[in-house]
Amino acid sequence: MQHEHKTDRHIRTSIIDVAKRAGVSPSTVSRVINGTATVSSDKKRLVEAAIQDLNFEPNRFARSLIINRSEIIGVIIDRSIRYATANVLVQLEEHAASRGYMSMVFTIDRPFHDNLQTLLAKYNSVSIDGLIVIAPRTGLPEQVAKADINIPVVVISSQLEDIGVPMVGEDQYQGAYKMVNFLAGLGHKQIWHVSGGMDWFDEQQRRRGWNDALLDHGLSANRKDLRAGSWNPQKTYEMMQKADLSTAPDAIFVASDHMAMAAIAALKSRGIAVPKDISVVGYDDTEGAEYASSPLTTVLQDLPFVARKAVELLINMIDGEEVPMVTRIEPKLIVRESAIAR
Amino acid sequence: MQHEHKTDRHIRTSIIDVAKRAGVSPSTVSRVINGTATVSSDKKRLVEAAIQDLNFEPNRFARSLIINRSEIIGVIIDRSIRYATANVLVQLEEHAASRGYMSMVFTIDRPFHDNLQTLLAKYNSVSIDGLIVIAPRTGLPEQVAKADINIPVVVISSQLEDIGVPMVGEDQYQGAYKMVNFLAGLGHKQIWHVSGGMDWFDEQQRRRGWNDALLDHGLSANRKDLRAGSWNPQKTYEMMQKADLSTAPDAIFVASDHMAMAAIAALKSRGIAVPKDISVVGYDDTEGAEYASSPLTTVLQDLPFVARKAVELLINMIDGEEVPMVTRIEPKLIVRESAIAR
DNA sequence: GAATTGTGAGCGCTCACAATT
DNA sequence: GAATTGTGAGCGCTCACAATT
Repeated sequence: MQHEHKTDRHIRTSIIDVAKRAGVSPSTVSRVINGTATVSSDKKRLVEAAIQDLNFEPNRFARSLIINRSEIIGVIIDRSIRYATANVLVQLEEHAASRGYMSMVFTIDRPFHDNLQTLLAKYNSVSIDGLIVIAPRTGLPEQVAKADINIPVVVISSQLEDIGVPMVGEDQYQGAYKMVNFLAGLGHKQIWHVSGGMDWFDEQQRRRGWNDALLDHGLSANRKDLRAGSWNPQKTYEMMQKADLSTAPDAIFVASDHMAMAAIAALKSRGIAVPKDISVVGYDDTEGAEYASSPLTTVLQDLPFVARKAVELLINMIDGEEVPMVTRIEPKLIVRESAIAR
Repeated sequence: MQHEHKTDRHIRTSIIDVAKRAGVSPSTVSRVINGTATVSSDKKRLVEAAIQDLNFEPNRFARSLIINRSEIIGVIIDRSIRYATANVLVQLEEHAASRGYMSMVFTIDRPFHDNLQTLLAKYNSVSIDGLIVIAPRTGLPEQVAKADINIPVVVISSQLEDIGVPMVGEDQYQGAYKMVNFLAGLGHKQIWHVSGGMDWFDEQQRRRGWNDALLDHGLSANRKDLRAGSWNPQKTYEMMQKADLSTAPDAIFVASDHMAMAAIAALKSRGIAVPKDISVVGYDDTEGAEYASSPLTTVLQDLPFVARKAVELLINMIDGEEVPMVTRIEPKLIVRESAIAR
């Protein structure tokens, strides 16, 4: 093929190559690709054949320059990630892809304000159509709400308050409430809590649910909140070895399954058997929870559903629809053997 | 601002807006942004001020059209994901970002051949600079090696063979070998294996390591491979409840920690104590492994390092350097209490 | 002559409009 | 007149070259 220009930077096969081969104009090729206008069936066939022959794939970036949409969604994920969050990321991509969107992923860490500004600038340079922010820790949703972002945004977080940006998440408050309600039903009076990372919405909501359920059952006088300070099982183990248990709890609602396993091990080292002496329950239904030294009664989160919902909301927003500010996903109680009737 | 064109689709602030405000030509703005040529310090200051004032961010897509680089790397990840793999994804983004690259993520599932072709077509439409494929299951690396991809590719996989495409991964063979060597050192003669998903390189390499270590210690006559058929702890539990233990193993090397926990629970249900009657060890050093009913002796993988290495290799390739075909990352034996001397 | 700057064309695409059947 | 097609300009950027100091 001869080129007419001195400086030739034409490398990719373009819509022009397809047009030449099919004997039509570039516009006609564009029309066939996008279905934006009726094209006679014979020309259409010629164009499709040429596309096949040249193995042509239209350049999305060039297209985005004109139509002002890129069919790319951005995903920002808090770098302080636990298993659940990593899993959500994969689910998000899957659903976005099934709706024709590509995913551009960034991780973020504290300080959220500054780092969010940097990320938004980066996104700005590639013109994404929408943004999903996975925000398990306090601070990030607020920053997202405050930042002026001129594209649709959905936050995945268990904060689940109307802060002016649509939010989807597992209703951890409800999950904890259900759990404590279940323990009270088993006859437990002294129901304690071991808390995880205090700056996580998961922890804040779970503690609130625990607290409110105790209030509703008239059991709050006996409550005690043992703080592990983080989600770290080792920290939990050390804390539980030293904890003052002189006012003997009947049951302990631990913030996560991994921490519950550590708590059980610590109790065992003090000669306290679970569930015989104390019932211990967790949260997450993590893989292996069933085969802990005492199979864990816990709460299952439907994170794939959270991911699906978030993508659905975002695409609805991109399509100009109104969406609710708060979407709660109901968690499910899983009863095993680590809690028994008193 | 007045526009001279009838049809005005100019929405974003562009390099032309910056040029007008600074009183220079677009080329000069480009030169300041990219540092491609010397610009007088006064003009440079004017341009920088205009960029600040307009909060200007150059459009990467427009840029990529001309320079034939996008500063975006693609990441393809096998959808059949376990914890380890999800974690790697986040690490990858972090390192890519620190080198100035954005990450475009896709998930893939079987059939690998067809789906890989589809993904490559999508990537082709956005001209990425390089590709990282996370390939834990058999079939995917081969397809990647066969596909003609005209950009640098790095595969993350524990296959760790030279198949014509650079590969980085944890040396699971070595990890298993070390573990069995350790068990033999404790005096165990009958060392069995419980295998995980047979179509995972992790499993294949771990079984090979187990097998070779037994050979080297002259213990292979007594080997027995119990197959769970997958990584599923529940399947493991059921299998271990029924398994024929009449030829009494001294130790069992289970393919993963979660499976090891299930195996221990199953043995317990048969009245067999770990480690008193049988030593049981796992692999992964998963969160909670320390607080299993018997704290697990296991193998720790340094996945953040694998991710860093993969990004490093890929960027070296993009920069035109040669890289090794196989990069093995050494795993580390973690000794706890689930295996004791015979 | 060297350093600095602007002009025009072009990357791959889509849109508005005109021209053709 | 309606359906189909082509032409030219432009999205936001960079490059080669010419023009300026």
